[in-house]
Amino acid sequence: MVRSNFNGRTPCRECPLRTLPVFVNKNAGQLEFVETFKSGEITVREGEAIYLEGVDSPNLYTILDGWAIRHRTLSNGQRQILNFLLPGDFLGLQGSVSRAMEHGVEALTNVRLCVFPYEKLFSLYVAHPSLGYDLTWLASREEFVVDGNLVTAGRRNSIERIAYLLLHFYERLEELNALRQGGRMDLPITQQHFADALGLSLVHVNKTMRKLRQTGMVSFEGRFVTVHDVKRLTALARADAPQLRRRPLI
Amino acid sequence: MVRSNFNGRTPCRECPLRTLPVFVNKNAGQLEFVETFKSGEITVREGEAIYLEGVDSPNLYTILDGWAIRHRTLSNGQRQILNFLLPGDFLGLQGSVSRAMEHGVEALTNVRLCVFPYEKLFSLYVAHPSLGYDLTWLASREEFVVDGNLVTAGRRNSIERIAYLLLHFYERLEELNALRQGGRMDLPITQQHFADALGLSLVHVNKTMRKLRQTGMVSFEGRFVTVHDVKRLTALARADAPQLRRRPLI
DNA sequence: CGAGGCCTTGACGCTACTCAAGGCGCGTGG
DNA sequence: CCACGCGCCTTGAGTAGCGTCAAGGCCTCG
Repeated sequence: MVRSNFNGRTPCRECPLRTLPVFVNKNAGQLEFVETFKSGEITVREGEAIYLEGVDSPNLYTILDGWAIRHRTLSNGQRQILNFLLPGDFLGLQGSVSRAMEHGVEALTNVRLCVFPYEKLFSLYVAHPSLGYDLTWLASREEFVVDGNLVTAGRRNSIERIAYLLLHFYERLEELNALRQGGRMDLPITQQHFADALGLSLVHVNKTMRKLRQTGMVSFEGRFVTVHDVKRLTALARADAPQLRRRPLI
Repeated sequence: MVRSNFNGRTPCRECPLRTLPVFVNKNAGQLEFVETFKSGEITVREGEAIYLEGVDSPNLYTILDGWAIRHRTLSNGQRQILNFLLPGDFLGLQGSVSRAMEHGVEALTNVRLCVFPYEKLFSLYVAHPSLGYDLTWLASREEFVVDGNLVTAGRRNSIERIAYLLLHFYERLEELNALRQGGRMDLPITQQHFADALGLSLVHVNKTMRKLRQTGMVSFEGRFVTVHDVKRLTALARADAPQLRRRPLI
């Protein structure tokens, strides 16, 4: 299903994720347990599936490096991106709901993953309750993100939606220390991905991005996006849709 | 914050929720623990808040009886309903993400709740790992529902959205054994709630419901909705938006 | 009997979609 | 080395789905 390569194992104590807020405060015993829980590492290549929609999977994953999307596809090929997955995100908990995945996960870049066998999941709760608690926390945090995307799709207009998503990337990259000088971001996504995430058409995303560029808040050069004015972008992203509709930005 | 009444405690072994799939297979030890975990029961009256947006709460809840909505409000009063909460749903896990609730929860009917103090949450993971596992499961299941709502808001047209939500209610009530003869449902919600859940305007919901009624799949009488043709309704709810746009139903 | 909540309908306009065409950059192969 | 295809971005024209505004009806409750 997934063409992938087994690489060398990174010991958890050297894991690049250990600097993230979620993963601090782990003691030696916990790290040791996670070592035994972990069954390996794999790399999934850009464009390939980590989970296929509707297919059962025996593994859970943590993203060590790279970007992915979680999405659902309608029968005509239209799809909705549910959220973007970045290093530190945990994948596969929804497998416990219906066993078969109701969403697909696809790599946007080459993605390096830490693999955990599903069958050992319960032993984690038994051996280290605090890790079980962390998993609940991760599930809630992801739901929190999806909540935000739902508000955006349901109640914001196109320019607000794009501002919202850019701001989301901005905040996440900041958290990962992956934001470059001057608010420059390297986003491995196309305008089609914006459309699929925001419930817009590709054409309308393109036209709206032009408008947004003309406000001076952001600039686009290929896959690089620079946020020049976080404050105004935030105001726009959270703004009340009706007000904006009445007073166009241009 | 919440005007409410403390009632008599139902022992967990007599809890009305015990027949639900989530709550079967609990042994005596687990039930006994949940008894000690539980700090009481409250009833929140129709229209009142169980959680206020942005406000910290020391409690987690399980819904014993009644309907509620989880929602976020924009500063102008526009709101997005994230999902509907019915008996057996668990509330408050997102408190672990930011402590203050990023969403509000409001009672649609009088709601009877089982109360758990937040501070004891971790002890549940320690004492009964399988209950901790269940909480992760409940969080994932709720996310699964929100995922569906996001797909609906992002990629379905108005008639599909309404069909989708009706079908969702149909399935949930079926699961709760609350579906009446002939597919009749008692929905304690207004057309404004449909609008807020689906990202539509009140007026458009009204007009679309008329169209849907005219197909004969469903009928509306006040707060009672009867589903006459589940198959066609399902086909409509899951259908590809573009096709439908091309061939109107009427 | 009046007020307020909810539903209903019509008129009108705008946001966002569809269709269509073309440009640019890049990789590939003749 | 250039032609070609392909992926992605861009722009214009026309349209329709949905939103807004406005007005009115029905029912319940005080």
